[in-house]
Amino acid sequence: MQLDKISRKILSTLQQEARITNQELADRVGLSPSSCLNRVRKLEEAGLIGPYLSTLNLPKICRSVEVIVTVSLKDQSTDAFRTFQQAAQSHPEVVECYTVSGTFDFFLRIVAPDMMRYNEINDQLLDVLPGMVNISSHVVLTTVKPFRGYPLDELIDGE
Amino acid sequence: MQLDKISRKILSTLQQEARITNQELADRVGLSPSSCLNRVRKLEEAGLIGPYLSTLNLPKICRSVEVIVTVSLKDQSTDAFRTFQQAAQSHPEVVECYTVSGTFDFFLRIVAPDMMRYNEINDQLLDVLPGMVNISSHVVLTTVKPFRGYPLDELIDGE
DNA sequence: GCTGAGACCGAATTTTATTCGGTATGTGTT
DNA sequence: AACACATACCGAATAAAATTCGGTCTCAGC
Repeated sequence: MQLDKISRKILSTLQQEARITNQELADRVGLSPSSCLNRVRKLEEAGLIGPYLSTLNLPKICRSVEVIVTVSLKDQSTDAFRTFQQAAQSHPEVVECYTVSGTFDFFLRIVAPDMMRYNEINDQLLDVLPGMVNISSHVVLTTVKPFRGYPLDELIDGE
Repeated sequence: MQLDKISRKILSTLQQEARITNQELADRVGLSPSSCLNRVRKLEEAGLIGPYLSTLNLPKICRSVEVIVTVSLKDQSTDAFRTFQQAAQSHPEVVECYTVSGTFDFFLRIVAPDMMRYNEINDQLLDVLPGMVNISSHVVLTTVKPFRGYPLDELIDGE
């Protein structure tokens, strides 16, 4: 699928204003509402647009602690990777997880109600591969820039 | 503002299905559409619900590289922190940025069209506080778990 | 020049959002 | 206990939006 200027504008608009009405979106990209809706449907079906999320202001909702975690495996076998990934997946408190190249193997972001609960999760992750995993915890002090979408203008040439 | 069971359910539902219709939402939480809309409005006005985002499947849209970056400042003065924060803020490619406690001062997530461009950004971040900042880059190999909202059930007691 | 596919538009219809008046509930006051 | 106020709810009426569908235009391939 090749993306023309209009579809790119749909993507970048929806990315940041997911609840915009189809009519307003159609206006902005210069299409009739029916054509615009058609495009959005196709982008969804093609899997370019995924789920729609609301940003929550967590501090206003409840107390919580947020921790960024670096992980190194001593045994870098495929099995060890898979085992650790599954452990990360299974914890709802692990809200993000990446495998990376470089001095670490994983980065996680963990959100827990308090430090005690965070510590339990930390222990459980250590227990998955006893003695074979190295974890460093970094408590988030401030969110300088929360994720609000990708910089499509910079990623796609000739916008 | 104290959140009752219904408002919590509204939050957790909207968080993951931001484009749900108000009628469907009202059904699920057991309110009439008008009352439900009222609640949502109040949650928005109170700032508990922020912007609505669409997740994009970036690999299907364009080529890109994603890098997680750890940063340590040699000079940990308030000014140095502020300077580096502003630099991070000003780059659209820096899609996330946190200050943390522990062995690092910042974590960043950077998305660029290619390595060459990433390298430029990296250099620019280094130049902000010459010789005073230590940056390590970790190219993302796989996204094990993308962010899809907070685990409200685990964060709020008595759900 | 003909044909089929794809994309667009606009009008008609269905669904949803939004507004508004009226009612119940609960609190604090007299 | 009776009152007055605030709050939250519901349902009906209205306004707006989404969705469907038939018809037109354009373009590539034949």
